[in-house]
Amino acid sequence: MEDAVEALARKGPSSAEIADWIRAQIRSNRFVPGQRLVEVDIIRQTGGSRFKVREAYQRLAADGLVEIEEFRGAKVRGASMDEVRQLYRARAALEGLCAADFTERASQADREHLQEIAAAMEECVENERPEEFGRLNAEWHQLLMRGAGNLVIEQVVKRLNTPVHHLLFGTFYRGERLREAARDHRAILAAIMANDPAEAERAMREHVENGLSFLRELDEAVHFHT
Amino acid sequence: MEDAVEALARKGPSSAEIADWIRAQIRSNRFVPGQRLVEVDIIRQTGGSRFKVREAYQRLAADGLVEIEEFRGAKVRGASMDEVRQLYRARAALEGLCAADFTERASQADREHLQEIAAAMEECVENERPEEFGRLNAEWHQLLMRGAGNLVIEQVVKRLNTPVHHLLFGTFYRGERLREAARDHRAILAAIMANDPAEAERAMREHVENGLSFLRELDEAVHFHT
DNA sequence: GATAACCAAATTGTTGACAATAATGCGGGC
DNA sequence: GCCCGCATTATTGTCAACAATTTGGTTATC
Repeated sequence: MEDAVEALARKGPSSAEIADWIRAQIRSNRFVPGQRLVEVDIIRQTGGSRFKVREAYQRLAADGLVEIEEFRGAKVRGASMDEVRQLYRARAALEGLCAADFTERASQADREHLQEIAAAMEECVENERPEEFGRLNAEWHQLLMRGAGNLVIEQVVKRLNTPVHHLLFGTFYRGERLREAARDHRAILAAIMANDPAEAERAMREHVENGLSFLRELDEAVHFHT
Repeated sequence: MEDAVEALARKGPSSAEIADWIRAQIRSNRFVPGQRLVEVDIIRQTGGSRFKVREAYQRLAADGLVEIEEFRGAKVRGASMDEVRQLYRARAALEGLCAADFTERASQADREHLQEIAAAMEECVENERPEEFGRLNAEWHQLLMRGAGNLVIEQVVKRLNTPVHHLLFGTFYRGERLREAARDHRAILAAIMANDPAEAERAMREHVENGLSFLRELDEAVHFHT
C-alpha cells in the first residue's frame, strides 16, 4: 500500500506497480477467480492511465494470473486442484534440489540464519501466532533457495506460488498444520547441519508433499476450485 | 513466417504474434543480447501497430527475454554463464521428476511413442542430421513431461529454455554431442521401460547435467555471455 | 587538442478520441 | 408467462497526435 500512495504522490503508478496492486488484490481475495477486471475500475482505483493498465494485464497474463480474451478483457484465472497438484510437484522438485545445494554450498552465516528463523517459527507454534509463522515460513524457504545459489529457482517458485497464495493466507497455517510444518523443518535442518544433501532433499520433498496433502483435505471440505 | 504473412493478409499481427516473431528472431540469432529493440523497426518489419508492439514487449519482459528501461525501450537480455548453470539445475530437477512420474503414470501409447522418437533420433545420429535431431529432441522431452501429467512443468521448462535456445540451435547438436545425448536417452528409456522411477530420475538428471557441461566447454571457447 | 555546454534528431511515454465488439435491457409476438 | 429479436449501453481494440526524455553531434571555450 505504501508504494502505491507514494507513486501517486509523484506522478502516477507505473505498469509494474499496477500489476503489483492487482496481484495484492488477488492475494487478499478481493479479486476472486473468474472475476472480470474492467479497465475503467482499475483506472479509478489505481489512478493509472488505460495504457498502463493494459500493459499490466499483459504482464499478469504472462505470469498466468489472468486470462485475456479478445474484446472481453482480462479476468482472474483460478487454479484447479489438478493444477495445484502439478504446481506442488514442481515445487517439491525445485526446493528439494535447493535443500541439497544449500547443504553443499551455503555459507556459515546462511546456515546460522536458517536456524534462527526456524527457532522463531517454533516459538510461533507454541504461542499460536499463525500469521507470523506464515511470514517467517516464506522467509525461511526463500533463504534456503538463495543460499543454494539459485535465484532462477527462487523466482520460478515465487511465480508458482502466486495462484494459491490466498489459500495459504486464509486457512493454511493454523492448528495442527503448524506443528507438522515445524516438525518437517526440523528434519530438513538436521540433514543440512549433518551435511547430508540427499537426506535434505528427501525431507524437503516430503515437506512440500505434506503441504499438498493438507490442501487436498481442505479441498474436500470447501470446494475452492473454479 | 507463414503465420506472419497470413496475419498480415487479414488485418495485422496480434501482440502475441509479434512477440512470437521477436522470439524467433532471438532464437535465430538475428537479434543478439544487448541489442535494442527500436519500436519503429519492429513496426516496419512486422506490420503491427505501436500499441501492439509495446504489448508484445511486456509479455517478453515477463518471460525474462527482454529488459525494459524507462525512456530507453526494450533490449534483448543475455544470460550469464552462472544463470545458465542455475537454469540447467532447475531443468535437471524438473525433468528428473517428470521422468519418474512418467514411469509411474504414462499411458502405454505414450511409452511407445517415446520409443519411436528415440529410435528416429538414433537414425539422425547415424545419418548426421543435427537439425532434425534437435527438433526430435524437443519433441521427446515435451512428450516426457506431458506423459508425466504435468503441464505446469512443461511450460516452466519452455520458459527456462528460451534464453539459451539460440545456443542450442547454433552449435549444440553436432558431432560427438549427438552420440552422448542418444546414449543418455537410451539409459533413461531403459529405466522407464523397466518401471524404475528412481533410476529414470537419476539418468535424466545426469543427462541434463551433461548438457550443462557441454555448454561450459563451449563457453570456454567462445564467450557468448554479455 | 580536450572538454563542457548546448542544440537537434531520434526514441519512447502518455493521452484522448474514435471504431469494433460484447453485454444488457426492452418490447413484441406466441 | 416465456422466448426471440432489436436497440441501447458498456467495454475493449485501435490509432494518431503530442509531450518527455535520451542520444549524438556541434561548437565555443580553455
